[in-house]
Amino acid sequence: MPDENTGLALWLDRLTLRSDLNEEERAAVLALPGNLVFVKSNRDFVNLGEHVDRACLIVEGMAGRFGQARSGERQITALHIPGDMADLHSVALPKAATALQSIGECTIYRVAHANIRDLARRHPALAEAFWRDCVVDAAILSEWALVLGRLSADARVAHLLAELSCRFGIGECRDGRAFDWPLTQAQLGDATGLTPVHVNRMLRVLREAGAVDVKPKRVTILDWKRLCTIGQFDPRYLHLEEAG
Amino acid sequence: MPDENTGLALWLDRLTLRSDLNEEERAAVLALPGNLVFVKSNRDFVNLGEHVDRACLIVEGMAGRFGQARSGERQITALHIPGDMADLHSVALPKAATALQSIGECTIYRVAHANIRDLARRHPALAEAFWRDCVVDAAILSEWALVLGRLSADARVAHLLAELSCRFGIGECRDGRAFDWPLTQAQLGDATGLTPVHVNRMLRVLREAGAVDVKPKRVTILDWKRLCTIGQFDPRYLHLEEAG
DNA sequence: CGGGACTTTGAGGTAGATCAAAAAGTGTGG
DNA sequence: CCACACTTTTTGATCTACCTCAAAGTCCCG
Repeated sequence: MPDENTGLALWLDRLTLRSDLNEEERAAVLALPGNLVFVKSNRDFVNLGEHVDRACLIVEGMAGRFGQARSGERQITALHIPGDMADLHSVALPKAATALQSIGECTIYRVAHANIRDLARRHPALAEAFWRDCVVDAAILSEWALVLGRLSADARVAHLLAELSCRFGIGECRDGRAFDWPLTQAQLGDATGLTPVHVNRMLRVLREAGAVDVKPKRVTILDWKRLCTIGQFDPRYLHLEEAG
Repeated sequence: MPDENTGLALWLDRLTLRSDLNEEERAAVLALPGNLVFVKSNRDFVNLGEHVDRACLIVEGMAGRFGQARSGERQITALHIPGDMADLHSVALPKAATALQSIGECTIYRVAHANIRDLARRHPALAEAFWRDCVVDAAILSEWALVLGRLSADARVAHLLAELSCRFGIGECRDGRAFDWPLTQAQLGDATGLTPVHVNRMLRVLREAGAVDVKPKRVTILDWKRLCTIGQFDPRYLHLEEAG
């Protein structure tokens, strides 16, 4: 059973990966008040255009950021995993330009903007850490624009799987490793800009190429190098290494 | 002849559009030291992977942020116009994950990260303003991911033209207005994820639909509403209105 | 055991890519 | 001011990756 400490600790790990924080600053993050909310499967918990006053930390499960075309088709512009403050950006810009939806069931921890902003005001190093977190988010988004604009269908799917492998801390010479995967093929299509049918075919291609095996609820990396080659994936943009 | 004051004043306008700043904070921004650099046509002035220590403010002309696929194809992930601090994010994350290239000739004003970071440390309101600026940038990127993932070719081109109209301060019941446009059709293809040939055909379609006329170096809005409809464009994500 | 959501497979259509080349514009040096 | 090279725009013909529509198969949960 997850609790708020798990969530905040995960987020702090994420922050300290890229920013130096002293003991006081770390303690301040871990002391952030909020409430733990369980979100049912595939439910919007932040609506488009809504004026939000709390940010959502993913504690367990996954969530997606969705943009919506006039036609009603949705595009997933970001996927969030445990430890991500999914809409930290809303502290700076409270009007949600994208919706947040759970992917499968998930648990979130809601933290009031006021408290986060207060921390930023009192600790310049935290202000910078929050800023940096948003910038990394934008870097991932920018990479995703490249993927959507330039890569073929098989490469898009491979790229997404490789990115998530890295963010989950798997990958890099870890053939055979597996991780939970709550997305349906239709949702994978919403992320890659493909139809569910074509996603299915691409998954088959990737499986037959011996790169990755995607079953419902579970992804197994078969050949990390091959996956990266097909997906034209280079993890540097994720900024996961402290030594940049 | 542009000078550094023009550039910083434009940027300050951009910042105050979305953040309240007092007299002291405004003065501090306007006093930022740096140097004015003239960049020749289509030259990279920030390279991929480079460790940068200065941020680039666009003073005149345009610049693009480029991602690069393994195959060498480039994707423009953002377009910057005068008044944009194109890589303000580099203050938080100095390793460039994308390149910056002039589009046509442009003039930039380079400001040392140290000076910007110093301002952020001393004025929490400025720290927040810089953060917010990056967040708006990310919101535009997120919209662009939606466009690349979900819209048809004619809509992508229309969307980009509509977005730039708004950012240039044109648009909204201003049929017949025109603005400078340094992008070639090939570059427009790099932004929209299309081939130059197909961009050309889409421009014809938009012209014949009476929406917009794109000539070399110049764009004329023929029918703003129609352009927005074709491009599924809704300017809210740009956060150009103070009242959100 | 039954119903709904998800995955898989098939057949055929289409938006946009690719290849090719002509036409128009732009700048440079004579 | 013209001649030449180069870049950009425009048009045409063909090809293909991905979409659309349709239906069967599988899994999961009550």
